[in-house]
Amino acid sequence: MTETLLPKTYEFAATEEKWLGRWRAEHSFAANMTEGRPAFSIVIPPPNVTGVLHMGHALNNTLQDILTRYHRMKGDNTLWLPGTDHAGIATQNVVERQLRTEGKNKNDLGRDAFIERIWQWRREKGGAIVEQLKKLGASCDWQRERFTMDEGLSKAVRQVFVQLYKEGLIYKGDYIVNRCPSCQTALSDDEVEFEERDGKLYYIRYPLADGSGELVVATTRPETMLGDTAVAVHPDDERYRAFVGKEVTLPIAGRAIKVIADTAVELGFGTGALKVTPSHDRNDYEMGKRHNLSFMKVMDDRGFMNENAGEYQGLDRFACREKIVADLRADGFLVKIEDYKHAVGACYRCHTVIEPATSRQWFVAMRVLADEAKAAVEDGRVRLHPKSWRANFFGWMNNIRDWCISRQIWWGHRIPSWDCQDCGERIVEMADPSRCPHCGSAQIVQEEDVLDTWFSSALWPFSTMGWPEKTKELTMFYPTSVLVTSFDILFFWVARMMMMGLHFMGEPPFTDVYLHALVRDKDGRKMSKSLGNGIDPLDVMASYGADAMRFTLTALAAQGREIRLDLERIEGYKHFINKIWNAARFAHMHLADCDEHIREVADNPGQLPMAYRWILSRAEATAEVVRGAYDNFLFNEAAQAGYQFIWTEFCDWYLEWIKADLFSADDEVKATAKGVLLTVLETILHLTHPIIPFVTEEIWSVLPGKRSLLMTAPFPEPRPSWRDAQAEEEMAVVIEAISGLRAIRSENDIHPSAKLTALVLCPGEAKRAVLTANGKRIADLARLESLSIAASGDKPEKSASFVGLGLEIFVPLQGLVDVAAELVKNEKELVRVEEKLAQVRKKLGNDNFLAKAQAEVVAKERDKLAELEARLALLISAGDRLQKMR
RNA sequence: GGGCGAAUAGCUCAGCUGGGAGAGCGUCGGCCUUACAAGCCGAAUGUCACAGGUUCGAUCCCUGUUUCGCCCACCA
Repeated sequence: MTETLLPKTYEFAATEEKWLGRWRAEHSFAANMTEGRPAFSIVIPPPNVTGVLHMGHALNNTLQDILTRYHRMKGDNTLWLPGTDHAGIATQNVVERQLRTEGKNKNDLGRDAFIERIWQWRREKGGAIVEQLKKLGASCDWQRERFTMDEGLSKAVRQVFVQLYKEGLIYKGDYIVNRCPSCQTALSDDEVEFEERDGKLYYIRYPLADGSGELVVATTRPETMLGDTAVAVHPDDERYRAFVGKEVTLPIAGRAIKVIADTAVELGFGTGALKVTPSHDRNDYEMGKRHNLSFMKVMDDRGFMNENAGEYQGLDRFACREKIVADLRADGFLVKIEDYKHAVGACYRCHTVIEPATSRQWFVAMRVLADEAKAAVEDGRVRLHPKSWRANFFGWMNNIRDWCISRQIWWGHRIPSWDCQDCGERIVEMADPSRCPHCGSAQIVQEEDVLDTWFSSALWPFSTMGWPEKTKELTMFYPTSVLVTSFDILFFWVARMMMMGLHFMGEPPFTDVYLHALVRDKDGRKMSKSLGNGIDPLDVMASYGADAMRFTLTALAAQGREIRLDLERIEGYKHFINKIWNAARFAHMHLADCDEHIREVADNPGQLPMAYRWILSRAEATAEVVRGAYDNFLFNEAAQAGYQFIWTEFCDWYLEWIKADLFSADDEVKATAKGVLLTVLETILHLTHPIIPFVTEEIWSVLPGKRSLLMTAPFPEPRPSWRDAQAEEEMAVVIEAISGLRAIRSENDIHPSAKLTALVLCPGEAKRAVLTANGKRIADLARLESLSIAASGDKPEKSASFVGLGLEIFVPLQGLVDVAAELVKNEKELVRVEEKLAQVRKKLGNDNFLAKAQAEVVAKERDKLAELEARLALLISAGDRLQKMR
């Protein structure tokens, strides 16, 4: 044994910094492209360039890193391709805010200067999230970092747009979008927040044009009635069946509009009759399309009534509502007004009530693309994990609507379409046109809108690898192996990647999709700024270390379950990291001056003493579990198996067991102990490195021998020769004896340092042989002065006892035995055994069970019966003995 | 309203194709035993939400109920 220079407590901060530096210096994350090796590739879900690392990123990237490191160690050609997303609206907002503090807005700069300003921001501040990912230990090939607005990726975007346009899958059409009248911009659905607000429900009379009756409609927005072009009722509504196809006269406006039947009308709600305003309501818009209604806008983009509103023109929408209601009342059209609380869409920035409005937008036709994506999941070319998402996925694909890809902002891929001002020709080509190919006019104007950010993200798996060029990266790494992402962007992103990949590459972009949960706080709430319940991964890494955080997230990442993160849990795993550290520190004391070849003793495990065979067997069993877990995305299982093996089996039992051997005078004994110690410790490092890269790399580096990096060392192949069922059985017997002795000690308040004498009675020959063979070590670990083992014999009076499976332990204690307490314990145990016995007897007494259950199950029950009966007999005799001692 | 998921120890959660209920944290008792007090040893703790069904046998499969969570659609 030598002194160790390793600190007593694991110093994560310095260690992490050290290895981040080394890994970078040695380009250890760079993808290999060796011929003849299997390929493993992941493209990162590109975080917004404006983003800061949150727990969701930490989880997402920890899981990707585990897979990447595992496959790299397995020797695969491994690529984890990183990058960021230009995040149109978010990024533009950041820079606009910056301008505002300078008293300017984007129009003061103009489009080109504003975009240059965003690039400038990106160069200065856009790398933050990437640096944070690096701190986590993410082993991306950082030299291949991509950005969705890169030249290459922009070229791919252009190519895809042009091709889809030429195939007729991109078109320009009318659509109803959310507009904020105050911000003067269209908003995506995600940017609309629904707020419960107090409103009113107005009941308005619409007389039939032929004077034969009337319909009463209910609305929260009477001002839009000026744009009504129909009234709808449910086709099954008996009350109105006769009205369908007739016309009603729109009050105030005096126009005649049709009564239509549509299932979108809710039977039980309001009056069952619904006014239809296709230009100012999303549902009405759909209905207008279905029934070929006319579209009439009565409001402008700022929320004021327009020329179609007649005498109301120029009024603000809310002022108009009041005036209309007053006029309806005066003319006798108003039936009643009810208070009504309902959800109103509001702008996430200024909280102005959203105004749905029709406008010209660009679309991708989705039907064909969606069918291809659906088929890929149906036939198993793409597997979703957990499988439960399949149903959701199909539902979405079946009900898909065309994708509105135009955005009225400046930051993004500007739509490559030019309109000729003279002849109206639309020009969509790879090269920017200078004049109209149809009429030759130079008066051509490019589309102002840019593409939805998700458009470029949808191309990510192949655009990042150089498409449309035929690169060797595409050949080697496309399709990628697995996509790891949060379920909330399954449709926004994953499905669209599948569509684009299938359409342009002919293959889906990945074979497996692992969908993980959202990270929530310990009460199950989403982490959010407004709740203030967020846990900042950077803070966590600073106080607990990256490995502790990674291990925690991994241990909590059970499939199909939400993740509730509690700092206490992270603290617990920090202790675990320290535990590994100290086990290694102990090993280091004994191994520092060794030759690494000592590990060769493990090549022939059959020759080794029982405990050595046992730990190798357990190590191999653990390796099997861990390997299977990594292969099947069962991350929490890998973490749990590692934890259990390292702490309980390796530290608590094995290290304690070999201490005596390590201090032995016999050099051969010593060498064996050291060799197996090194072997098992190395196995532990290999198995857990993907989850906790820093501490394992550090330990690896101080073990004997010249070492290259752990992160590129080979992951253990299966070693079936290590499995040893007999050693596991034998060790179980020894563990039971030692635990029994310790329990006697603890329950009788015997000081741990007091040396005891013990007797073990064990009638079973095999078991007794095991105990005898390991008697010395049992005495050591249970701190005995002497231990006698016999098949049977006199049971010492005045002794504490323990009844185990097939063995009985006695520790004579002159008058110190707490007889009353022992009796209580004995009685309790007796009851438990009797209950179990009753269960087993009932089972074995059941003919059906004997006839129908598997033979092994029946045999197992029989063994159990024998065991329990023996135990019961021992307990009864122990009870009798205790009675005599009173 | 539609869909999905969850309900297991005080708390946070495992328990993967039905066959003796587990971990971490916390609690209680005892220990500075020369890797680790961020540790060691020992102990206590569960009608596996409820009610039925299938089965020789159900925490596990099926049905229903209750509670909770999420997603989608939002009702004029």
